[in-house]
Amino acid sequence: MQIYNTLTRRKETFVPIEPGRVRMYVCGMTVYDYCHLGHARVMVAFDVVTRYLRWRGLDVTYVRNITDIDDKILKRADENGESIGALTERMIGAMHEDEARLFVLRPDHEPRATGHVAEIIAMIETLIDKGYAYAASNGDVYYRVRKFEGYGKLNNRDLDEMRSGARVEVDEHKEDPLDFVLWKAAKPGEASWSSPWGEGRPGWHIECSAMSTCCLGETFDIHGGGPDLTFPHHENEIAQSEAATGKPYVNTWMHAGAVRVDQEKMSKSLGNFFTIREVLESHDPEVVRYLLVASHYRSAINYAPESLADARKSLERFYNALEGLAFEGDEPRGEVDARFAERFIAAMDDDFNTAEALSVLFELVRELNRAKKEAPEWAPLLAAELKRLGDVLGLLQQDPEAFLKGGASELPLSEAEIEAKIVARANAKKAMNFDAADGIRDELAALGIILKDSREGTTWVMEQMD
RNA sequence: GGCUGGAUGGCAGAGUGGUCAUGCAGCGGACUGCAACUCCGUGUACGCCGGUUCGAUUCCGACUCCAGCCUCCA
Repeated sequence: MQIYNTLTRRKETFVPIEPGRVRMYVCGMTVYDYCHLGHARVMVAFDVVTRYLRWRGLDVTYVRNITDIDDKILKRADENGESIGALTERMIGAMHEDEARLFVLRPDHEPRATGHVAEIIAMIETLIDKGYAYAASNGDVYYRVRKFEGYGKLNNRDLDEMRSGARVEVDEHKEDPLDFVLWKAAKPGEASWSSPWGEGRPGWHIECSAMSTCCLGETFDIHGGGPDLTFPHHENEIAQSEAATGKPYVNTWMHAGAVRVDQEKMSKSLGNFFTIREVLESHDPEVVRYLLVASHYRSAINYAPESLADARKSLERFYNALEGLAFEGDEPRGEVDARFAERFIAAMDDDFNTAEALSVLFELVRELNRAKKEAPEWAPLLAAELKRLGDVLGLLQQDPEAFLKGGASELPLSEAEIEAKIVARANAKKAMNFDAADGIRDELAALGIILKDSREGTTWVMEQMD
């Protein structure tokens, strides 16, 4: 299996540190607001990684942290007039709802920064003892960036070049403008913890070093995150952890691609973001997931509401193929199927190429549709295979009819009313009264209800607005 | 300015040194009373300029443009 390693900037054969076991840490959310589609991208990307590795028989321990103490949280709680705890609990609950709706499986562990302050303080003390950190006169503790030889290796950054960038925050308490904060002294009235350097709270970067080490050990297999975390966040994590332990921190760094809007990064600071819950108000969650899985996890995607319509059409092709077939997800499969799974695996083994894997599934759909006509005994087997492989991507998770009928969205008529119309139309057809039959069909079509005739009878689906 | 990535047919989006991505849309045909679903067929696509090669969209170099990071951001 090949995975692209951001650190070495090439695809490498993935070999877990411990045979059969994969330890993965992903930087999670700072919970001061609802998750947007950029967060969804990361959640879905690493959900696919986890699902696939497990499907291949690896024992994955997936850790994704929650940053529940931070300047923005303090500010937002203050603005809302609620406590920090109330705000973060509310946002964590919302995040769990969002990810569940997107068929994202929960990580095995979700450590919170506020639950690991002791480990954070211990790591900072180690760094001070080893000369990699210093307490400043203002109560802050800083990391001595120039002391760490490998600084910049993840981003191919040269320290002196960065200085000329001139956007580095200069602070009289720092020895060097590049130094970053490990422990932040509390201002009067702020939430704080006691430490050897006085009352304060952890810096953002040290949280992840402490929590990942705490949950997964000093060296682990995969560290993931969003595209904007490579610098400085992950660079700083490497500096902290490797200086503290003297061991390599992470073997494979993975970064998801950005979600853009009008070719600009979707971000809080630009204010051009769509929250997950906002999008799900008018779109099926699986359509959103499909959109994210249809492109390679590393490539940037440009989000336009119209792109959901395309995703919807593609998913409809899958569900149309599955509709009306009885199949069991894990039934033994006929040997005719093997080549689809083989190609699916080959695609996924190549740096989780979900786009190519999906193309294999579409070929399986074609085979299934042919079988329905020509070899009906094979159709359930092919359908089961399609469902089985779809599961690995977290797709095809719904009942086909339910999906095609629009899921939870409200029907303009009751099911019984629609069935009555269908019977009336069948009678009209039987009487060769096609004008009347077509009239009924047009009437339903005007309400967004599309009829589909087959040998087995007439079924209907809802036309979607996605 | 430094560092990363990207530029593929009408749209989305993989990939490859020389026959095919795939989905949507379009076109022609089949099925159907007509549709929908489905099946069959159908596209002189690889930013620009050079180089390597028998042959380059794919490798190398220059250029143009786009995006990201260098400040909190997934």
